[in-house]
Amino acid sequence: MRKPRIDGQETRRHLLEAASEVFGAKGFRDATIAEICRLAKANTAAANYYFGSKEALYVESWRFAFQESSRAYPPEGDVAPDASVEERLRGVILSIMRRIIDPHSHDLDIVYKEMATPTGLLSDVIQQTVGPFSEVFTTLIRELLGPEATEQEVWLCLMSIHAQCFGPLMHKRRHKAGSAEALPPALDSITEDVQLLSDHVTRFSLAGLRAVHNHLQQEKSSDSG
Amino acid sequence: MRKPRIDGQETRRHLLEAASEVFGAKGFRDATIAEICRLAKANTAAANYYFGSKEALYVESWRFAFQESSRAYPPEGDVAPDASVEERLRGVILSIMRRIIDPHSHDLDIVYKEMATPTGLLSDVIQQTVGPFSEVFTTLIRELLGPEATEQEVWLCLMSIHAQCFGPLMHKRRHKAGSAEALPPALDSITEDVQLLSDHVTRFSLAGLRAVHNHLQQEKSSDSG
DNA sequence: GACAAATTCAAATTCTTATTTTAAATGTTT
DNA sequence: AAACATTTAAAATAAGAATTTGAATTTGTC
Repeated sequence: MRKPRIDGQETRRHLLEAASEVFGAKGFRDATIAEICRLAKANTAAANYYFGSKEALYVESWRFAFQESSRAYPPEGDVAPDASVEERLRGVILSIMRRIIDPHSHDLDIVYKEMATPTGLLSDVIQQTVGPFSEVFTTLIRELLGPEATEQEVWLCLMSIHAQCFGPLMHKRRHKAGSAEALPPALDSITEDVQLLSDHVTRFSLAGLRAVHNHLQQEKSSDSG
Repeated sequence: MRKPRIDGQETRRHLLEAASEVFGAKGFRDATIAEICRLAKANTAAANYYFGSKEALYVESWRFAFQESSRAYPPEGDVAPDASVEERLRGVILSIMRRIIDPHSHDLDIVYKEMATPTGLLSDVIQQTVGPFSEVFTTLIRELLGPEATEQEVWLCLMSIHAQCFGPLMHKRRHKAGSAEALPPALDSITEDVQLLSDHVTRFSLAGLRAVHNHLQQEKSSDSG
């Protein structure tokens, strides 16, 4: 057994980069090995040589894409840990939004396609995606709602914030890629400005969280009084 | 030219029903004429006989599905027009949520698949979907934010509410269909209860809207003072 | 520099699967 | 019962892509 060549690892990486891009753009079925290899400037046989099958390449490309964009955008954002809860929430929202709009992040595209047309090949690995992100949010939400909040209430608020982060920006992503229909110009300029968008979602959500918090207090006092 | 038979219109309808279900479940490409005809209890040739091509059947099936679920769930909901703004908002949110979770609504499934893997065949018709729904929301939001709200602010709030309505329930739908991954049990019971969900989103959003409203007022007074 | 192994290459193989057509059979309307 | 609408089963059509192959090339090692 001899030491593998360096250039081999290079084409392997090119293949992963190309694969995550193409799978993200077209989904598992519509993506072709030929196109991936063309993009990676490699021969058609290279994919099978390095990964054995299209399925294996798919899974590996997701792992790669997720790792890459997690490195660029850690879930916690870049806010100091001792900042106020409000500021930390703002930081998390901004970080996730930046991740979503970055054209280099292909992991979310792949997940999106996979949800629309499941192959089942990513079930396990995808759960690892949701985990870290949700936890960061959950911790912050629990801090803002107070100790008397139930699992259910925390989850509802988590969902409200999550949806606001993903909804508009994923929408935007799809339009950028497909460009089949034009986005209304007003709407386009808004989603372009992440800062504006994250400020809005933070303000909107902090108010929502406080309302849920108050509602909890009221229920509690009417129970005991 | 003789009068067409009655049973012909029946199989035509069966085909539309089956097509919207299958296209909704698998998307344009993965859906096969064979499967649609099997579900409609018709011969494989029937689809081409009535619609000419798979493409035409696709468009017609969307039109059909959209019409069907719009009849069942009108955008305005069933709240009295003279009710308070808050109650009308609650009504609209509840109506759209009911529509989304109803397993008979295939239009949203089709749209979702189309967004993930665009064929471009539905571009025109889909715009008609967004229109009516957005308008109802927009009117309510404008009423709650007051006249000094800009287009941009209205749109941001529209997006916040929209996302909360679609996000969790579409997620749920996909899981019901695919059943590849199991939803956490706590999460499952929440999305089951539309009333609970719509109450939460209404409360969360009304607070968010008020916060945006207040923010507007502050900006205004600091400008003039 | 030469051997061996890793890698690349172009071409061929192999395997798919699904839309659409056809021509005959069946049923309805007038 | 004639004329036309519909249904049927099977065949025709058609395209595209994953994977394999065996030879050619490059690279690392001795």
